[in-house]
Amino acid sequence: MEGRDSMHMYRTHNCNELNLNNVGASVKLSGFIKTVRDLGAVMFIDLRDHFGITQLLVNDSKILEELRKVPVESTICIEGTVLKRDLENVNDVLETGEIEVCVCSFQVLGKVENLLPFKIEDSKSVREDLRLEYRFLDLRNEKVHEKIVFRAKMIKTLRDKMDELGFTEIQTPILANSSPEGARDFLVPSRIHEGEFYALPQAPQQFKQLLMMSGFDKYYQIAPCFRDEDPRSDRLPGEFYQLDFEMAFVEEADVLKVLEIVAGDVFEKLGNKKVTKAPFTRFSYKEAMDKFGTDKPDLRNPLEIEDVTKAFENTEFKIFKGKTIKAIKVPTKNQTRKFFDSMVDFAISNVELKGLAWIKYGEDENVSGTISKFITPEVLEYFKENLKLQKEDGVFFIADGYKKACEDAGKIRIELGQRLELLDKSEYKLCFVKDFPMYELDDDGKIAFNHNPFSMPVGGLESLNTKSPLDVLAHQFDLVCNGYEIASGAVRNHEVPVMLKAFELAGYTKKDVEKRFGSLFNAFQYGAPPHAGAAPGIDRIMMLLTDETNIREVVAFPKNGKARDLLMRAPSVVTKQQLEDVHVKIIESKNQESKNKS
RNA sequence: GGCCUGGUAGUUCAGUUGGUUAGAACGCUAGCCUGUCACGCUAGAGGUCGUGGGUCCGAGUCCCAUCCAGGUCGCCA
Repeated sequence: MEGRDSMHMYRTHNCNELNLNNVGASVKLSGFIKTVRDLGAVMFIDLRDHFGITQLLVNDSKILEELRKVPVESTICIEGTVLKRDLENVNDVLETGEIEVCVCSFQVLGKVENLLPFKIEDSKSVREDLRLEYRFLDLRNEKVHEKIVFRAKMIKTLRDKMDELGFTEIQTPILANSSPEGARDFLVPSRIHEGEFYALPQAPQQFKQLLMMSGFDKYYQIAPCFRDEDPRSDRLPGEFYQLDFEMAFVEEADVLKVLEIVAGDVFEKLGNKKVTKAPFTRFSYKEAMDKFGTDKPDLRNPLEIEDVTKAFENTEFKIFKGKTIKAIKVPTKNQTRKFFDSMVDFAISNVELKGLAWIKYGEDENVSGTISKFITPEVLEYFKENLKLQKEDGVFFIADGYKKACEDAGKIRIELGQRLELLDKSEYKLCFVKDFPMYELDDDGKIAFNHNPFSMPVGGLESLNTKSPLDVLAHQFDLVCNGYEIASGAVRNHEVPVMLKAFELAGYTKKDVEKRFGSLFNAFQYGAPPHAGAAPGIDRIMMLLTDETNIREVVAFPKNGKARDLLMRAPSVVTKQQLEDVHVKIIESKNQESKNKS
């Protein structure tokens, strides 16, 4: 530095480090004026910086007069003496609560010139678009600030663990190519190549597989991913981060193990809840759908769905005839008729079921409820044996086609868990869901890939040749925590003949594959190692660790629900020249025309 | 793109069946106050009730359209 005592230009200490050991010392502090308590001949100021808060004491009449002109949230630099506070004046809430700094001089570094749009300490309860417009102020709020610092800590924890496990961090391009499958791409027009576009990667999927061809063995990256889809409260608009990783010469079990180690580690170290111990339960997709009615089950909910189709094989009840019948048994000791009725209301208005059948097996061993007269002694016997039905239990029934019955029962299960308060909120319950179907029927009834077309089918080429496509499973898996999908991964298909067959079943010719996935397909023909990988979502895990239900809270500068950056005002109109440079012409839609007229 | 909910002071909200000059708290401005820590007390300023149209003697309130926001479904290999 340039001769000047730059170490002490703005401060000798931060706002969180002075204590009784510093009493009597002359110090210099800089920070934001958080609050002012003006008692007339004496004034207290809470000075805040990144590290904490220190109380300033002002009793010099000239300084008092000057400081009164400085608005709250301005930045100031003060010099003063550290004083011990009297015992009755100690503030237990502050790290620095045993001392205060008596100000002998100050200077304003940055003055607040405008009315603040909101009070910093209340910012979390202000409407979101205003917070986002003034995100730089919102981030001064200690609680909001803390989350971003926590995020850095979390990412470091992940990096440390990946390094420890022998992974190599490698950056892949942001200006990449449009991929024909999946979500909509964000496109970037090329200046040099007229009429051509880059796309921002939806995930580094193809690059990481190419890295395996290059022999990097274990790759990872804290990777930005871009998808042009509408957001949700648990899905960020536009861009989000994944811990993307891939491993060579491994099988599915190896990847699951890494996920267990990494996820277990981050939840153990940074969460304050009980964490599932490895090995996490592995459910097949089918099992998950049968038991929980969803592919991302919240295992904190102890309820399980049972199939009771068999019990009603010979039933008189018309609505149950020929249907798959799912049952959920719940403890209902202190529940009245009203509880059952309100569940029926929920099923009709929120799940759009036509009705919800239920029974209650009373203390007197009588069966009451909407379908009690169809509960024959044989059916009751079946329930006692298979559902372990006991006195004071209630059972809800969902009857429909197999798939719909599963899904609807899943929604009822979640609601029952919440209403009966069966979830233990002090736990992170982790599990895997694997063996997803390779294919599904699309809207036109044609066979289409269910997930990643590059996943290895379970059973390889033989499965593809012998099974009906809809029965083929993929080495594709999700890691689930408390009802959130927090990672998904797969064993990749690295064998050219298997790949061609897999695409053929979905209606693609060899030429299609070459055209659409040319570089990857080509690379596979030069000695590809078997490989597999996964990608945990950083933002989702942050949500769980911080107990947030809004994913935008865990990002420094999030976009709003319409994918707009209210602070930087992106996206925005660009100049004609800029458009010409990249050979882009704007075609106004009707919507836009009327907007411009008004 | 569909559906649900909302938009009233700088902020968070209340506003009855349509009826006088639209309220509260916090913030802001001015003044008083030597132990506060969400300091306290006194006074004051601050509103095109999202926008446009309609019904009505009269609209923050009812109707229609539209914009914005949040949630949700579609979508998210």
